[in-house]
Amino acid sequence: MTTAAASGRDLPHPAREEIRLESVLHALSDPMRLRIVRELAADGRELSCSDFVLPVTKSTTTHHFRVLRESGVIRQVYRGTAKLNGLRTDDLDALFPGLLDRVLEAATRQAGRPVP
Amino acid sequence: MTTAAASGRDLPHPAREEIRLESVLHALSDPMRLRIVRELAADGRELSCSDFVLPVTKSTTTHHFRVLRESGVIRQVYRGTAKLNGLRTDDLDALFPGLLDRVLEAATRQAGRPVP
DNA sequence: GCCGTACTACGATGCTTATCGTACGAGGCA
DNA sequence: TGCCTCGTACGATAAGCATCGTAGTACGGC
Repeated sequence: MTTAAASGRDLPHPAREEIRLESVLHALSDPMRLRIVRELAADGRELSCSDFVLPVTKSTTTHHFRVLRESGVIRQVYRGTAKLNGLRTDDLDALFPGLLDRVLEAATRQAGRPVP
Repeated sequence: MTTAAASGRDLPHPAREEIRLESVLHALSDPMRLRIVRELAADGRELSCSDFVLPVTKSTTTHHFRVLRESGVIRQVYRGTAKLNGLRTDDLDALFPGLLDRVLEAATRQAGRPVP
C-alpha cells in the first residue's frame, strides 16, 4: 500500500465481498471501458483520468470511470486536483482467480496487438 | 461434428472469427443468461430451451437465447419441435483461451455452490 | 487572492434492452 | 386431420445507459 497521503475526500468503493461478477463483466463489456482497463494493466501504475486519450468528452470519461469504480474493477483516489486510477487486481484475483488476466489476454488477442 | 440430421431450418450464427469479446462479456453479464450458460456447462449435453426453468416468460427466454447465440456463446439447432442449445466451447477456447472456464469458475465461487 | 487545471454534477437526448402478452408457425402424435 | 407442445414474431413498455454540453467545485501555483 503506497497510498501515501492522498489529499482530499474519498470516493465510495464496493468492498471486496460486495463485488459482483455480473457487474464486473458488464463493466468490461463496453469498448471504452475495456480500453481503459487495458491501458491501466499495461502501464501497471496508477494513472490519472487525463492520462487517457479517449474519443469521447470528459463527462463521458468520468461516467466510465465511475462505472468501473462502482463495479469494483478500479480504485480511485484523489491526489490533489488529479484522480488516480488503479486496477483492483488483488481483490479481483482473490474473488475470481485468473479472470481479469484472461480477459486482458483475450482483448489483446482480439486486437491483434498489445494496448497502444 | 455430431450434428446428426437436425430437421428444419437453421439459425444465423456468427462465424468463429466474428465473435467479439465485448459481445461475449455483455452476453454473460446478465444474470439470467449467465445462469443459462452455467446450466449448459454443468450438464455438458445440448439442452432444449424448455429444459430451463427460469423466472421469466417464454418470450423473454427466447430473447436471452437469441442474445447468447448472436454473441457466439451458444449454438442453436432445431431438432423437430425442440431447439437444442450447446455451448460453443471449441470456438470460445480457440479465441479466448480459458476465459469461459474462468467465468464459470467465478460464477460458482460467487454463488457458493455449483449450478443447481 | 486569483487563475487555470482536473474533475464532477446535472439535465437532456436518443438508443438499447429486459420484460411482458398475445398471436402465430412448425412439427410430432393420436 | 386435428390437437398439443415448443418456440417465434411483433408490439408495447419501462428502465438503463452512453453520450453530450454547460455550469460548478476542489486544489495547486502564481
